[in-house]
Amino acid sequence: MASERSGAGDPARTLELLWREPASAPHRGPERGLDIDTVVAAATDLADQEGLAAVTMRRVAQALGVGAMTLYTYLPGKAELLDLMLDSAYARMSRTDTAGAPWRQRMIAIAEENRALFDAHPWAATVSTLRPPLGPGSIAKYEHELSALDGLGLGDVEMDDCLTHLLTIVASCARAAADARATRSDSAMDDEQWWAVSAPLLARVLDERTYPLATRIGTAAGTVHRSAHDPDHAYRFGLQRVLDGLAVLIDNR
Amino acid sequence: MASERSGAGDPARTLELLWREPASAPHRGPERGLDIDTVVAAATDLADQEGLAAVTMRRVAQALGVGAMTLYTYLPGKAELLDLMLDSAYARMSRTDTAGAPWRQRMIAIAEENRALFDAHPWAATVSTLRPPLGPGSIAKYEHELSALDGLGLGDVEMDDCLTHLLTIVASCARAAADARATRSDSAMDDEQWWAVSAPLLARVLDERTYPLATRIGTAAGTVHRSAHDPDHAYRFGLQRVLDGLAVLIDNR
DNA sequence: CGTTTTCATCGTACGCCGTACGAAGTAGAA
DNA sequence: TTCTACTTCGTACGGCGTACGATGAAAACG
Repeated sequence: MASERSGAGDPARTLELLWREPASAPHRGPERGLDIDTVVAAATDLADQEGLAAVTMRRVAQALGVGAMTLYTYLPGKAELLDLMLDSAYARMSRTDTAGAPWRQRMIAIAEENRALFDAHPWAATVSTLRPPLGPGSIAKYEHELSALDGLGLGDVEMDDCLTHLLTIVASCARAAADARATRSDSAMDDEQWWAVSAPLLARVLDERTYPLATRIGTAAGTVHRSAHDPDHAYRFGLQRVLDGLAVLIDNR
Repeated sequence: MASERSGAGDPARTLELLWREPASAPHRGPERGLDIDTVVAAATDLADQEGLAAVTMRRVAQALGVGAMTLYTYLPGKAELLDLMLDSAYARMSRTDTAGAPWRQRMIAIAEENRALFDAHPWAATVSTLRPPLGPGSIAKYEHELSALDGLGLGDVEMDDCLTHLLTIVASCARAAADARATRSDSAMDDEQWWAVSAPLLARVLDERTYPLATRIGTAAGTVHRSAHDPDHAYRFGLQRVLDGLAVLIDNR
């Protein structure tokens, strides 16, 4: 799979699961040994500790001490499991009340809350949320984040635009950070080792006169961050730029 | 796999391939039936037409009329194939000379060139480039893009920061657009159908009084874009905000 | 011209994946 | 007690990346 995506399952069934719609009448057969929240929690633990790639139906089932196919009595499939994991992570986010604070501070709080989410659950940054799971967690998050943009004189669509823009930057940096961690862990080679192997080879093929800027700036950036890229730095820089960009929209009104 | 990543193969071998280092001496056995560029081109075609998920060693080999294992005489593995695909896509990008133009125009040109890349090769947006393939295409791209930021009074590291920031936005929107296409094609349900199924269910569980902003803004944004999200709109909005944000850094100097 | 050596090709197989199917067993309803 | 709905889960299928080794072609060597 190129990439994980949310909202890939049957929408109706997914929504019922997200909102924990009771599955009707008294049941006939044996008592169920688990419940959805337990399954979602086990999958989340696995993802937190070993990455989203480790979340396979077999591994989740193993963690719960049941057979793989047992999971399918709780969920239609893996796509829905992902939606549930995301929505429950959203639901557990802390939501600071910044009412009355200057708007920049409110935006920074939103950014930091999302950063904390991705810090606790790096896999969340790697999931595309084009069609977000419209569960209780996701809606509560959206409501909370919009409230930070309320009363600034922005139009309805503009509020959504600004929020999306802010979250895009946070998510991008988090994805980069998650990649950095994953790369480190499963290549058994840190950035410095990687560079040590690459540098001499690159020096042989790369002509500094043909690419003066690339070599100079690449070296400068690499030296400062001690790596090809520093997601933390990109976040701080990006956040300031985003705030400055939004200021033109918000303060000039 | 959670997500594809560039630079996942052996760095030394990857660099040799990227720069097409000749594989030494005259060979002994039978003539080779293919060459690396042909393999990369076939894989790229496949990715363009059916998405990165369709790029499997078996499918690429099939497209070339050879057995799957034959590919391994040209490449160490799939990770290197991805790097080669990316670098060759970078190499084929058009690079407009905007020397002398106002900086905003130059930045817009860079953004548009990357947008065109992702338009031609949507899969490129889904690959993490934390450790970019340092091949001729990638270096030429970097050099060209840095030249658009040269002479603005920015420091070396700042130039890299600004470029990264700009490209982050373009890549994020492209990823969203690629997801949108992929979702449409493999769910056989467009955004409107999806919404038609979801809306009544959501109406039953979602209390408008608990989530006044979420419902109002969500509806407004959804109505304007006729979808949960419009990547094109997000791009135009994001680009303006990025330019405004960079202006604070560039013009106040 | 054999013979040897090197190399390209690729069939088979292994251990993963998501999940369809159906057998086995349990417990409330009739 | 029998029926029936329901949970559990072993097995299997078609996919994946790729390790291994057999096969055969062609250059190098005697």
